Amino acid sequence: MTDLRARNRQATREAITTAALRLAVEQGPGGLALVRVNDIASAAGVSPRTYNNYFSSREEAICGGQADQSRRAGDALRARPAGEPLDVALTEAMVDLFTDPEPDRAGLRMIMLTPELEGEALRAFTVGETPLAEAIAERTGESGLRPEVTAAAVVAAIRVAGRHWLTPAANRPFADVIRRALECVFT
Amino acid sequence: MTDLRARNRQATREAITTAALRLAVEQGPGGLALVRVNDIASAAGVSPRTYNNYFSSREEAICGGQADQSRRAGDALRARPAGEPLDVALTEAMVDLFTDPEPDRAGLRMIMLTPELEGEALRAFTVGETPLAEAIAERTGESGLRPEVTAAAVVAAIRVAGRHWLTPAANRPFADVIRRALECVFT
DNA sequence: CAATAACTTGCGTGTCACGCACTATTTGCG
DNA sequence: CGCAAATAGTGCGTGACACGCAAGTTATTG
Repeated sequence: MTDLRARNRQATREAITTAALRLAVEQGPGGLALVRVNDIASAAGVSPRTYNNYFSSREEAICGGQADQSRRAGDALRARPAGEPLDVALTEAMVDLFTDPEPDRAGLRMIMLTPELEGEALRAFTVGETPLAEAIAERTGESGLRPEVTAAAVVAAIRVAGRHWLTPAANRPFADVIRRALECVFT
Repeated sequence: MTDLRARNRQATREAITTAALRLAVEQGPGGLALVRVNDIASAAGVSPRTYNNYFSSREEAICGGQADQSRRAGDALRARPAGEPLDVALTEAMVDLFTDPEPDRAGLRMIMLTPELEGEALRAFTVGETPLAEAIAERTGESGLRPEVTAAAVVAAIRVAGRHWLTPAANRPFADVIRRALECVFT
């Protein structure tokens, strides 16, 4: 196992993000301004100053969990068998990453559908592009534009899939929506 | 022409964004904190309070011009001849939109490569997705996931193209980079 | 030429991000 | 095993900021 320090750090980080997201969900998309830094910090059991050592805005704290998940995109692809063609490897890797477990609807709604969170939400998804592009480059041996464009397109498709999964209309399992969205990318 | 009011409004909006971006470029990516609201407002010839009626953060003001450009993505596609296949229509529309004129390197560098601006920069590009998706849906007659995924993938590719165009290494014209990036999307 | 709507501006306020200095805990080395 | 160095948590103080409110100014409409 790693450092005690590293584990504690990760633990407080998670405590802050989950507290922030929970409080935000409680207030609903309209009352984001009511989620004060003090509330987040005390709900997470740290001082406001410490909260600020981890995140430099409420938005970042709220979306931090999503960002952590996205960052694992590269490893998710590497976990797929080497023989698999790229498109199915990517698809199944994303399904594995984003449906284990099935995401919390309320949390994702808050993150994706609150206007003031839009910038940070995009950032949270986009941070996955670089590690994913690296993993793609490793797998295909290519370099330059293509791996990056592919990664960016995949992440963008996931984002659209999330939006669709949140619409009350078609409540298919998230995995299905992801697969259908990625089919569109792989023409 | 439209309202005097509407034109004035647009003029002050542009005055603020150009002033904000210019000041930010002057300070360089490191000194974003030194670009004060007062400076932006007075450089744009408005009161700080008025600046705040148009934008609710410095980041938004700095990236406002990029956002305005992205918003025209739908119209850019509609301006392409109806007979054109979708992929070339999209490609040429994006080339038309983003290389008329050739963008300012320093400004784009600032927007795309400054960490504190990342969220707003993503937002600035992403606002083009919805109008572009609508234009795609009109052109293809399809609805649902596909137009949205296509639009999101195209915008993502443009973003990657911009990043590559900014690297000192390959200084090809931006139009070339866009075309090569979109080729990757249309597998 | 009123009556109304839209825009600008100054002021006041509550919140926030962060630098700095200090303490406590963990780590790694002699 | 203890001791120095690195690392994390915290309180305080400060400068900046976003925004509500209300008053003044300019455009629009009939």
